Amino acid sequence: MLQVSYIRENRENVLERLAVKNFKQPELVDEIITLDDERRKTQVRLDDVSAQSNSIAKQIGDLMRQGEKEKAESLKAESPILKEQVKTYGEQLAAIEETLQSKIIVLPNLPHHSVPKGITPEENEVVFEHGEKPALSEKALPHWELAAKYDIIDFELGNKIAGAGFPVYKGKGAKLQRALINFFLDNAEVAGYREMQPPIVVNEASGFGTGQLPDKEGQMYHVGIDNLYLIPTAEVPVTNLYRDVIVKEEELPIKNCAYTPCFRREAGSYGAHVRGLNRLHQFDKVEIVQIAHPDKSYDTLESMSQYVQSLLQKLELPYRVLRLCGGDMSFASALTYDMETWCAAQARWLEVSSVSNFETYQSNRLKLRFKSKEGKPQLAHTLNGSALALPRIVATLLENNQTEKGIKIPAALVPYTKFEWID
RNA sequence: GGAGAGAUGUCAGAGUGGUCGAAUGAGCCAGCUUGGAAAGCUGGUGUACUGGCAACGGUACCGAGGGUUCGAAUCCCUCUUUCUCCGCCA
Repeated sequence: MLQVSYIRENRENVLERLAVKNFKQPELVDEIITLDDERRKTQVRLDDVSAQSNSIAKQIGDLMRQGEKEKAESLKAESPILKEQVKTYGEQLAAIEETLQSKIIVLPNLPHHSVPKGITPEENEVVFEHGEKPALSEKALPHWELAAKYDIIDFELGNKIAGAGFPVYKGKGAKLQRALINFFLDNAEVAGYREMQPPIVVNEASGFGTGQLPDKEGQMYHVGIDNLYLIPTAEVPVTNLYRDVIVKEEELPIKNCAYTPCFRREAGSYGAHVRGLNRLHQFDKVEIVQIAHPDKSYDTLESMSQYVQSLLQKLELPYRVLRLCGGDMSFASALTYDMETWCAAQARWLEVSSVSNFETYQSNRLKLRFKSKEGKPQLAHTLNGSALALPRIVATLLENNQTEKGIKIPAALVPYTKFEWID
């Protein structure tokens, strides 16, 4: 959520940057400024009549103590009018604030100046590419066929007990999952992240805090009876740990990580491009989350990007890094890098990580601030990234490392799997 | 799930209708003191909105939301949550 004060003071700039993000309702900006003017005026009126009302109440108190009952009674007569005004202005203010809020949450975050203009994923900018695309034999299989061939992932079985998009990992397939989770968590720890185990359901306030609610409601599984949402990513609970918190400036940056399953309804995504592990309703992911000082958050973003790349390098996967264009970026992000691995049998890039700086967009919703010894509380910057999401890593590993002998496990992972081959 | 007791500032904890944004203590910060420190002393120490160039004001907030009253931390209602006991249970 953008800050109204920022919008007021930087109207032109806000409009320009919203255009980079391909935002379709620029008129909202002026509507917000107008509403904010009204809000202030109403606030002043309300404060004024409240002050009068308080003053009378105090006088009555004093008179009563001095035993001047008659004067007190006559003062009481003035009260109903003020009371009525307090109520009226209070209601007006609440209504204005509600309207203002409903408009301001429609505004996406402003993109960083390095974000390229563009609408479609094709306009994303490739900023780095690493590793050789493997040359596979003609008989190379896509991962869903490899999964069946070695009996390590069973989509049919998952379909039977839950539905499409909920695979069952079997034997070495299950062990590979566990190995990857531990591999990612151990690396995150070395990189200075504190491991957390948050709930995998969240309440409405948390969904709002990180920006999933109200707009992306349909993408989350909702447990109606208890009004809880299954988390789409650990970003939601881990970032919300700091909702309504004022941290000390010297505590920054705060670095947390968490492994959780993630649940996404993915309503509307069907077809061949979402086969196998490419898109699931439930998947595993290790997420890294940082709370950073505004002056340092872009350095932090770079370091998070480097960290994610180091994982891909250890796993010997060919990858590229994209700087997302305005139109392809998420609603709340100011700058996003996507990491994609080359999935050789499908001959396509698969997004395995997305690392973003949200600047104050989330922290403004969360009321997440930091405070120096002398200064006023100030909104912190939040960042997060996948490090990493499992299914597409598994898909790439299976496809790229397939040989006649079986599937070769990368050396860095063998201490975790305790086997070198899936065969 | 049933019964009872709670929820106050960074923390502990007082406050049962006006003098309460809130005692007291601890913590923290600054100063004094000291060779330096401890102790001691003095002062300061919440958040948000808002008026003002500023100095300095106003308003709101005692778990959340409603209500009673001229006036609510204090009384009433609803909800959330914590603790204790009972039940169930990994």
